[in-house]
Amino acid sequence: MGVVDKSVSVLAALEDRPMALGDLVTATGLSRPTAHRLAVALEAHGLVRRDDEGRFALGLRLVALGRAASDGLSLVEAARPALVTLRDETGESAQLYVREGDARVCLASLESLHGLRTIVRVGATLPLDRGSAGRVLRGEPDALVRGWAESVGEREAGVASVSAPVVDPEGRVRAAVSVSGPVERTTRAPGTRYGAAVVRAARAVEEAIGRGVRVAGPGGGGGGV
Amino acid sequence: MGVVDKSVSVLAALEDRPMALGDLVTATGLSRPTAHRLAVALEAHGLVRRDDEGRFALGLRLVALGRAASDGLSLVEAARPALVTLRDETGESAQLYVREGDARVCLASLESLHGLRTIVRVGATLPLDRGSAGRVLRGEPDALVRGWAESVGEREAGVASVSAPVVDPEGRVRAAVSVSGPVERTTRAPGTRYGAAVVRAARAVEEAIGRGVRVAGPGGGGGGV
DNA sequence: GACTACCATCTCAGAATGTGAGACGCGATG
DNA sequence: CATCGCGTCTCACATTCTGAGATGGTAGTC
Repeated sequence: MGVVDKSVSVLAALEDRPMALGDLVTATGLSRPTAHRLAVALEAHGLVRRDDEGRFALGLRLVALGRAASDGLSLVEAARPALVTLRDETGESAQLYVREGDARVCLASLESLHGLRTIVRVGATLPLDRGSAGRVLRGEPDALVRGWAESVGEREAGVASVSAPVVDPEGRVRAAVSVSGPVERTTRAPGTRYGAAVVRAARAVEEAIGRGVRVAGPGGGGGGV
Repeated sequence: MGVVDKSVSVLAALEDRPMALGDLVTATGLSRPTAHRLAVALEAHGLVRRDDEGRFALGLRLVALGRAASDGLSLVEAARPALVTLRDETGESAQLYVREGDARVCLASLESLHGLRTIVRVGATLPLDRGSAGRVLRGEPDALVRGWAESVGEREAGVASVSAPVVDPEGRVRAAVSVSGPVERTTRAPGTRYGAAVVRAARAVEEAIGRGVRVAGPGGGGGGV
């Protein structure tokens, strides 16, 4: 039986209630030194803690990891209705991007019903230095002040796009909502045409997120005292 | 380096975002087969899952474990009414911290209703050497004698806070009750303004704890593996 | 105060599992 | 069709894990 299996059995045992080492030994079937060693190793990482009476209990890192787990599920789901509305209002393809290092990744993609349309595959990695979503995710001042950024023919000839930032309560850009299509329809001033709609969609995503869904950020901790 | 250490590094890497195996290898420094094997072992227990694109992501068991971890915090339940009162009386954000090693961890966080407010995430780890709560949890004599500590712009510019210790019958500092907000509202002497209210809240928490308030978590969560 | 029982924690020789270089199969790309 | 990069698998060797027994501390009992 692997160490991962045993460690998980320790966490599972503690899920019910905090317990002394002896109870942990009984609950997991592990030997006393093994249960002790694994609990201490998990404690070192915050997955286990000692309560007031010195008993082993689930640690606070699990709260953070649990939130990250549920947040990770929810950004796309939270955003989907707003993307549908954006796609329908504008008639163009709508996407949701997040930044990953020096690139952006498409988390959700709804295609226009037009025969001629832009297609971005969910999971696709795109450059950060081109396209309106790249500007937003890089935090370009113009994009943030105006509330949207536009691009024409940057990533691909004949394609224009508009993006707006999704910001978290701390004001950090967490994602970008985008709409994109051929220049023939979007015109060379797509921001004028779609900016307001994209911003509304981004606000709707923020509201959906703020209703109990939180975007997991690096480090987990927030601003404050 | 132990298997528990490596497993936790996998979970920590996935906390930020779902990632393909190659990214996991990069983020954790593990070899490809090792990262794969550990991720699959964690997946078998539900601590890791695959998302729509087949990438590794934090699993839903973490949500349950995180909930159990926070449910187990009887201190939080006991403190909550006092924190609500404190937040309402002062109009500022209120928090509860405990000391964990050389840091402090936020167990409860109630936000002010002002548009401009300080936000601390539950589970966030903050430094012990900065902020009024740090002083209280370090057991600074001044803080204990006066009954509260204040700080202005220590951890973050423009933010002030006041904290009071929650002590057990043996006189040990078990937690810190805090209120925090922008200096514009709290003034540069937040202790004068809020000290009495924070101390009252801390006393209320002590009384609630002394009454043996305990809240059992709902059902204890699902079974493991 | 002495004694006993039980706790958490530690040690270390031997056992068991974990490791990772290399291989494999698959799908995408040019 | 060839190449590349992905996830996954194999297995000889290496490293870590294991747990019986020991240790020290604390609480309870007499």
